Amino acid sequence: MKVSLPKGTRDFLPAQSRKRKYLFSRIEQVFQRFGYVPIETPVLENLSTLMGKYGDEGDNLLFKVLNNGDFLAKADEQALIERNSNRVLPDIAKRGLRYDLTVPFARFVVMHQNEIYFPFKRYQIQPVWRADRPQRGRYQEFYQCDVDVVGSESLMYEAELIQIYDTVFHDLGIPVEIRVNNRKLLAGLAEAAGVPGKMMEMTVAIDKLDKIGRNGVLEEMVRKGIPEGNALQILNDIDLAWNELEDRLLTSQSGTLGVSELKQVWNYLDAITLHNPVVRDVRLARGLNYYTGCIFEITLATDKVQMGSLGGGGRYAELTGVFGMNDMPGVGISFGAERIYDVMDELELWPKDLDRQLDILILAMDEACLQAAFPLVSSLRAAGLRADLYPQPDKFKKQMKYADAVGTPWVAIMGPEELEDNQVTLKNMATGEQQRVSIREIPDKIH
RNA sequence: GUGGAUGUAGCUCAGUUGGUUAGAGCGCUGGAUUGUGGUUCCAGAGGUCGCCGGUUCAAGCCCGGUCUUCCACCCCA
Repeated sequence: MKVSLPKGTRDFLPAQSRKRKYLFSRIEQVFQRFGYVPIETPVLENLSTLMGKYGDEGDNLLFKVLNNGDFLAKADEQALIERNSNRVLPDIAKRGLRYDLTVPFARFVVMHQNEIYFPFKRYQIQPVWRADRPQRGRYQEFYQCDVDVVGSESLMYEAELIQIYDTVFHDLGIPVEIRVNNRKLLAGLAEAAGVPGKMMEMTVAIDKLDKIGRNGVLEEMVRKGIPEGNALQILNDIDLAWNELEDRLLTSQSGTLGVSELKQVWNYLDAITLHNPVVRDVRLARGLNYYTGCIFEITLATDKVQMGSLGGGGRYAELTGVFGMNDMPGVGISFGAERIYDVMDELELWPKDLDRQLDILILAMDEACLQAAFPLVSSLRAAGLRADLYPQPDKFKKQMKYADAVGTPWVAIMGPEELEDNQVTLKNMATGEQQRVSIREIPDKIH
């Protein structure tokens, strides 16, 4: 039987798994230090919760879960005959895998509004699923690490979240640039250029400036229905210096508000020390429709590795509006753990002692020694050591090979001679030196 | 969803214009070394050549389909 894995999913070997746990725990520690509390939500959500929240494309990328039982018997017969998947879907699948952590969180807030306090600061580190075509840094199953605040409009939180980004990436040793923009400012830009209804099209196009260049952006804007003259105006405006842009946006109420919000965020930031550059970037778009205020994105500040954004987020005026709960603003950010992992791998940023899983391994020469070694390994563990015992008196060479393979720095050899003297032969695997020591000396000797 | 590559031993890969029995390195098992790994030497095991079909006297190699993985686009973390 040929075994394989579903597309876009991965196994993690012990070495990888240790690195991932390290990464998650470092991120989590920062979240906790900033006063965020953990929550968890189910892998499965009702499709009614998920559908229509991520655009048409998002609906296609949602994993749907077939109903249990004889699901086809209950499906609309006409739709089945027409082989119309979209019409059959609601009849055969009522659940799906979560696509991100934000929408389930919004549902969570609505459902538990009487059990939590506001502003509610939560973090969540769980896998999400997207039926995307896999490629570099993109998987169908991947972890997101989200921090969000709901129930406050304070721009202090924008500054706080920027500081969280800065702290985490500094902790991990990854040089990044934190890019910040504001949706209101973008709306103002579109207004000032005379195309107030084309904010989305404009934004998506100018986001690609680095990738497809000025002419490419111009072409795309024209193709999306922005007259060439207005498009050229937009291209000029985004090159303006900040104070010039500010003047230009005075004509737009929304634009003025956007500028003012960014200024307030910067007032907070100016008073603290950050390790990574935070830049205002009018070209930053972000795909998600529900952002209404500040938006964030993390890009690598090194050309040693090519990688898409390592995280993103923003403010939504109505986080829970789609679930019928109004006036509940939220702001949050997400860390792309898989991409951060890949970057740390390529930049070799993992701590050296991560791959050590054991402090000492005991090898027994015969059955009697094995019996005597069992309480020994138990006492070493009780003393706080990561200790293990080879499970049978195999050929000694084979046991040593195992010791080498698991990477233990110390081996305690227990043979008939040692057993008689209540000792072990302690071997340093790196240097090859070994000496006879009494059992109670072991913990001191290997530190 | 669109485009381009890819698939041969457990892993990484070679395999000539189609031609007898498909190879290498690493890993694995055993031995040299009956209480010593990481170095060396010897031997051995291990393959439906992704899958289905076609062309041919003959297919790992050519053709069609399909699936996988990778890369890019769209979009995204």
